Amino acid sequence: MIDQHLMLLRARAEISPSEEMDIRGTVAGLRRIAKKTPLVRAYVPLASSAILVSGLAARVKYTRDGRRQITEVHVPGDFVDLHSFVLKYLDHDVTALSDCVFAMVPHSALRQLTERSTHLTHVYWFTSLVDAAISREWELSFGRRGAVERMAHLFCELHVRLGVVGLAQDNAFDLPLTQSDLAECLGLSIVHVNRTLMQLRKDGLLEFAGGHLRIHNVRDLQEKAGFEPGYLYLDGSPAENR
Amino acid sequence: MIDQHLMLLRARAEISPSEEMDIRGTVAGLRRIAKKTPLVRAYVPLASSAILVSGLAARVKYTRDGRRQITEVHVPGDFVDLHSFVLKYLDHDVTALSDCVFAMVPHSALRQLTERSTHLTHVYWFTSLVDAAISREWELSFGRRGAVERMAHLFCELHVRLGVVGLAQDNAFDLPLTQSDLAECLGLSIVHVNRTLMQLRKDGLLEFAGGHLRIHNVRDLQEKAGFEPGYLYLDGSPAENR
DNA sequence: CGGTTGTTTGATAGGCCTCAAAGTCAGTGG
DNA sequence: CCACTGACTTTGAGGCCTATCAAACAACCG
Repeated sequence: MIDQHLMLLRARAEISPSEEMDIRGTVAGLRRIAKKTPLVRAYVPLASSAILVSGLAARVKYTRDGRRQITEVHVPGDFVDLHSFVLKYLDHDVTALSDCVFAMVPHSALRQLTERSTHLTHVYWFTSLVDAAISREWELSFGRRGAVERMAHLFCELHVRLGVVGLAQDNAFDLPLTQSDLAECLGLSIVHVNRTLMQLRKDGLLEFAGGHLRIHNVRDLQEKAGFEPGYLYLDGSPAENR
Repeated sequence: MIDQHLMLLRARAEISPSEEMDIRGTVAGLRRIAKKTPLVRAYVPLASSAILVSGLAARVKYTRDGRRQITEVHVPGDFVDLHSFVLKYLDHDVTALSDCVFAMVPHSALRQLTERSTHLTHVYWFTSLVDAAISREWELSFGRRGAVERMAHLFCELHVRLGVVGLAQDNAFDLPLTQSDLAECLGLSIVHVNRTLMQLRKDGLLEFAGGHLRIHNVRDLQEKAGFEPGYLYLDGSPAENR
């Protein structure tokens, strides 16, 4: 059920079998959220956090006058709102982009887990810092990468992150996003997303249709995106990054 | 020396006098960094973290071909690279924007501190999550706010954050940034920063010259920016935000 | 005082937005 | 089985916002 969550943790830290049991023991139940429905609302106090089991979810923020921006996309295995355990409430919504299933973890269980184990505290702290690193990389994309490069970079990131949890073995994988969702991820208009997508197709880099992405040549796409996966902290040693 | 750091922590959590002593005890020395000089380089393993004592610093990322983006600005009191304690190395540089003084805290001292105190662990975890929240708000700015709004928002944020540590009592405060620095913060060109600044001046919202910012009417500027400070997690209760 | 750094201004180009409308496709109901 | 609907994608036209290039100006500093 949360196998992918453990794959994700183990991609970045050692988790012993007994720790695995402890982690699995924190799950109190499942929650199904339909496409386009919020799981968490900003500024509402929370008593549990959620691990994405299946589907695609996102952190969403709004300007005062209602413009909408996706801040991070979550793949299965992600703890989508772990930070609410420490912050008590969030500054953003968490929304299901496709139909989703979440494993719910009460904060009380997390409290017990982290009080008993300094190591697991650091593992989860680490996890929340990787989210922050992803946000920083997105900031770089927004500030300094054009539409084509930015979209290519997003696809590269999702390819790697889905690969970690075994959902992108063959450079072709489900990515149930509409062009409108992409626009909200990339800070572009829908129309321009459409044109950017056409550009990437025309360049022979990928196909994207029906919620399915096929990358023709990963190397070429990464080149186009200027993608360097170091910020995902997947290799133990810094030397292997960059 | 790290008084402002304690003001900052106390704006978000209870810190007892004995905890304060413990925190002060972690500081091993000072480090002076000249303007435009890096304190930390990306992907280099670190053994200590740094609290900004005076000056202005920033997290900086680069695209593969060298375009530069500031990801977050740090004010005195900020733990500029606390996350290196958990991550071991960073995915970005930390650079002094003006001449800076840092208080250096060895990771070994942080380890002792956090192993002894679950509360302080959560306080510092919280701190690093606020950095993440700031990055998310910047993502929203990049994606959905125009140049004027975006710049106004940055100034509002810095006004609040400097106010917390007592460096912006009267809506006029030192902000030793060049227009070029602002361009790197905002994802704009230097020329356009200049024009945007002129716009804000013409609208009578602020003056910015010689590294000094004067906000004529905070309410008006916040209105222009669509600024809502909830994401800074400065009020204990979510109800007071938004 | 010349060199360097930072600010300002002008002209031009282009990336991306908005508005508008048409085309595609899956699902629904008669 | 076909008409209808709603969600999504594609295309076109026009325009604004922001970048780029170039150059003048100002301020500081050794």
